[in-house]
Amino acid sequence: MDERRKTYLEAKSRVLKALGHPTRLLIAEELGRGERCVCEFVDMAGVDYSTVSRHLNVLKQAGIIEDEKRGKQVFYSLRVPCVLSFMECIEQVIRTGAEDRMKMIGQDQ
Amino acid sequence: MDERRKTYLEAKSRVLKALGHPTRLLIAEELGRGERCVCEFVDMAGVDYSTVSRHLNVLKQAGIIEDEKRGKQVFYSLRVPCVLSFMECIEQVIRTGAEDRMKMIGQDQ
DNA sequence: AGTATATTTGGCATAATAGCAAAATAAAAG
DNA sequence: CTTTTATTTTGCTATTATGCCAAATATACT
Repeated sequence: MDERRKTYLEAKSRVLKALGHPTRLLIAEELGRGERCVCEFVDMAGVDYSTVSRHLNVLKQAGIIEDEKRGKQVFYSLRVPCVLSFMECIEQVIRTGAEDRMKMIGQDQ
Repeated sequence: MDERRKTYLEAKSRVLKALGHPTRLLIAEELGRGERCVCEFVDMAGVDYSTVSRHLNVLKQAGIIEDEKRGKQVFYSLRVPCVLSFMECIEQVIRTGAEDRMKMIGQDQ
């Protein structure tokens, strides 16, 4: 495998990894409905301000969201909304996984 | 946030997390061209057999790939090929991220 | 049965993540 | 200018992830 591909795989997996956490995925989904300030995620996710702030930074570094300071608050928004289109396929992965496990039970392995 | 959504966010983020590693993303991309045995990934990724085996298990547990033993070898294949369609959007994330960083340099921050 | 090949599993060391609490910043309000 | 509010950063701890080596399994070959 050449170096170029390796670097590119790293870049792409970084984006997926950023979305690979329940709180960060929640943030992305909520931003799909419009911009939000940090405090709203603190309430929704039920975790510390400092924790939310870190998650937001992971998503920002990955290039998925952007921030804008207005007064005392910082508003975040989705920079690349197409990431939300992943959900349909992900739901399919989960659904077919569940179906297969059902079949397995029927066959007693 | 209700319990149902929380559980669902965990399930969905598990799928994304599984793809959020360069070696596992390489595996998924390769399987997009057809089934492969473990040894092929060992060569391509340049990591230990045991390491590849573990990555394959992560993808399998996530419901993304499946395995089939034939003779001495185990062949893996993509169970839900739509995951490869994520790439276009991910490339967009990377591209616009790079562009923005360019602009930043022009503005000296 | 005995050996070779392909893959998985267990054990272990190291690195990366996640979360909280407390301290630091920044802007607005009094 | 002091206080309050919103957010980020730092320090720390606990948990999880990664990767190698060696051992275990499974199947084919002789």
